[in-house]
Formats: sequence, C-alpha cells, structure tokens
Amino acid sequence: MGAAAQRAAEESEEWAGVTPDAARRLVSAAVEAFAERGYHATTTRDIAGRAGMSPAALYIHYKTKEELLYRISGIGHEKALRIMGAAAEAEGSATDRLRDAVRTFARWHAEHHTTARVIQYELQALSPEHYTEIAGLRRSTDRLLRQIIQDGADSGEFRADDVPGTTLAVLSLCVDVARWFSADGPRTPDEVGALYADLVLRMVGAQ
Amino acid sequence: MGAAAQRAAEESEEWAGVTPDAARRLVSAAVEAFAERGYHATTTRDIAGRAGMSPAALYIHYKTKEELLYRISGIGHEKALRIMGAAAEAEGSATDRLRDAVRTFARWHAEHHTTARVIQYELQALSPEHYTEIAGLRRSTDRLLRQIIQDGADSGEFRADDVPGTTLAVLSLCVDVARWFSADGPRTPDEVGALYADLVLRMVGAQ
DNA sequence: GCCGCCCCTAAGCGCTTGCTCACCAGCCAG
DNA sequence: CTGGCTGGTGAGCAAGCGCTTAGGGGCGGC
Repeated sequence: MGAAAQRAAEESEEWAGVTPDAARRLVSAAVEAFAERGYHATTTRDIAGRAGMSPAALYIHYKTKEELLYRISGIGHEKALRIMGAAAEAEGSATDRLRDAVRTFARWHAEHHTTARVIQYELQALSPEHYTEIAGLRRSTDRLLRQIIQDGADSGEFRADDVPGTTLAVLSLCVDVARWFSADGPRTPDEVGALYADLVLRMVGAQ
Repeated sequence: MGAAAQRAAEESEEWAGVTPDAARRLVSAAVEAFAERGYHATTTRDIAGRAGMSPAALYIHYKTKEELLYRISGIGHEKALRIMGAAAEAEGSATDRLRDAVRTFARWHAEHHTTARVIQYELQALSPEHYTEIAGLRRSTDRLLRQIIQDGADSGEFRADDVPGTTLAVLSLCVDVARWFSADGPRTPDEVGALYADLVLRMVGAQ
C-alpha cells in the first residue's frame, strides 16, 4: 500500500473506534459542521441533518452537544499525541527526530485540517472539567517536542538559546496549519510537512 | 516617555478614533467579550452590560452585532497593515527590515492579544461582503512581508527556496501569538518580539 | 418656559436554541 | 406468537437570542 493510499484508508477510519455506526456518523457530521461554522454557530439540528437523522436521535448517543465536542477533542488529541510520540521515541539523532516530528505533525494538521481545526480552535467551548483533561494531552505533546529540542541543544546539534520559547513557536507553527490549510490550495499535505520540517531545522540552527 | 509608557498610552487610545464615548465603550466591551468567549457565544446583552448600558443602547450606535465585529476587524487590520508597512518601507537591508517587521508585528499581536484574537480568529463570522473587504487588507499585509523576503532572496541575503511558503509560515507564526499569549505568562510582548525576530531570521538563513 | 434633539431605558416580539417525551418499527430469543 | 430491547421519530417545551418600539430625562437655544 502506497503512502497516499494508506493515508486515505486512515482518513476513512479516522473515527473507526466510535461505535455503533450511527454514533460514528454523528461524530463525522459534527466535525464537518464545527470546522465550517464553529461550535457555537452549529445547531444540533444541523449535525443530525448531516448525519441523516432527526434532531432527537443525537441524544440517544450523546448526552449533550458538548459531549460530541469532547469525544472529538479526545480522539483527535490522542492521535496528535501518538504522532508526536512516535517521532520522539524513534532511533536517530535529535535532528532526525525533530525533522520527523515536524513533518508528520504538520502533515497531519494539513491532511486532517477539519478535525485539527476543531480540536485546536474550539477548546474553549469545552466544559471546565473536560478542558482540563484535554489540556493534559496537549501538555504531553508539548513535553515530547521540548525533549527533542532539549536533546539537540544538549548535544550541540542545535543552537537554541530559549528551548521552551522555541518549542512553543514550533508547536504554534504546526498547529496553525489547521487554520489556513485548504485542500483546494496549491500545497499538498506532504509538501507542507516537508517545507515546515526544513524551516524548523533552520530555526534551531541544525543546518 | 519610555517605551512601556508609550505603549500603555497606545492601549488606552486603541479605539480613540471611535466616537462618541458610548460607541467607544461598546467597541471596547465587545472586543473583551469576543476574545473571551468568541463572537457567537457572546450576547448583545453581555456587551451592553460590560459597557454599562441597557441592551437596547447598543442599537443606537450600531445597526447589528455583526457591525461591531466589522468595525473592530477594520480598525485592527488597518493597524496591523500599518505596522507591517512601516517596517517594509523603512531604509535598510532586507535583514534589517525583516527583523523589524517580525519584531513589531509579533509584539503587537502579544500586546493587543485580545484585539488580535478577535480580528484573526472571528473572521468567519463577518458577512460575505465585509469578509471580502477585510480579506483585502490581509492580502496587502501578506504582500508587504513577501516583498521583504523576496528582496532578501534576490540579494542573496536569504536562502529561501519557497518564498510564498516561507511568507505564509512567518505570518502564521506571528498571528498565532494572539491565540497562546497571556499577560500572566512568563514572556513580555517585547521578549516575544525579540525571540520571534531571531527565529525567523534563522528560518530564512540570514544568520 | 418650553420646544426639539439626542441618548437612553423598560418591555417585549418573533424566532431559534438545546434538549425532552411519548410513542413506535424492526429484530431476535424463548 | 409474543415480549422486550435497541435505536429511531414527531411534536413541542422553556429559555435565551437579536433586535424593535414606545416613551422619558436632560440640555441648549430662543
């Protein structure tokens, strides 16, 4: 299976863990709607309509509209964390690991820009308890990236005077891909990943 | 007047162009509310309340809630454009101009992070006509930054293989400051500006 | 004194929102 | 056949929304 075909399969299976089928259709419809108009501008009638159901059917599978956002945020942030974790735990120099981390992380935010937009920009709509939980996942992702950059600074591969600041900038750069990326635009997710990996390696003085 | 005092004065005069006083208080209240909860989650009652008025008073000064967002977006984006323009039209090498552009642009997004958050992340709530108008201001800002980077690439100061892509990344980096910056955080706006100018100069291979 | 003007408020209209409730079709086990 | 369980529907409730309208207080000019 080629890389493109593999990612297409991942796309269709993005919500494979959500069962039964009706619950998965609702999640998928909600992601579309939230990404397009934002959480607060999306109505439960709109979500149910996109999933081909009556408004009341939503409440068989989810207690509230916020629970839908919570599920989406949880699954999405766990996926993002796994991507960062795979790069951080790989063998290789800090340069190799940082290149891989930025390439895959930025590429995911481009490829899944609808999901990414929701999980990165609609966080404030979560309940305080759910927000706290999701914020923990974000901190884990942050820590993994910071460790790669710290390793490179320690080994002398990178020239990074301010490791936390640089980490913040790199993460911000990758996350913001979700805001501007469009499938109709001139760049493919692969190209975005390659460009960003290149820019970030220069940022840390690795080339 | 010191730099900090000068910026404090700018802060209080951010909406000085809006008259009469009641209209200015409403704009100021709306920016706070929109930044905190988002446009759609903010009610006209909330805005009026923060401005110390009854809900109906809002409609004496603005035809709709959307018009408030439109005014805020217009003033904010014009300010951002002027900041970028001042750096672009200054004397000096491309390196000097890029450093200045990123430092002032990123600093503004930190210092005025409430306003910046509204104008950068609530654009989709504008009417189509207003959105088109504001998008023009954004394109102007983009062009100014791209020209600086192009100049540096042409003169050999920068090593930028993909000028539009690099421009996009730099702009994205600066704009996203508005999302994560907090006045309670460990960094001052000046420090963010200095850090980001440094990182971006490395990104384009100028150091 | 009083008129006209500007700015504001109390009350509320029509509508949409998130969510509920009474009810029901299909299906599988006994 | 029947009874219960799963997953659905149509109708609608209470609350909150953006916005309107009728009316009033204070102020300057005559």
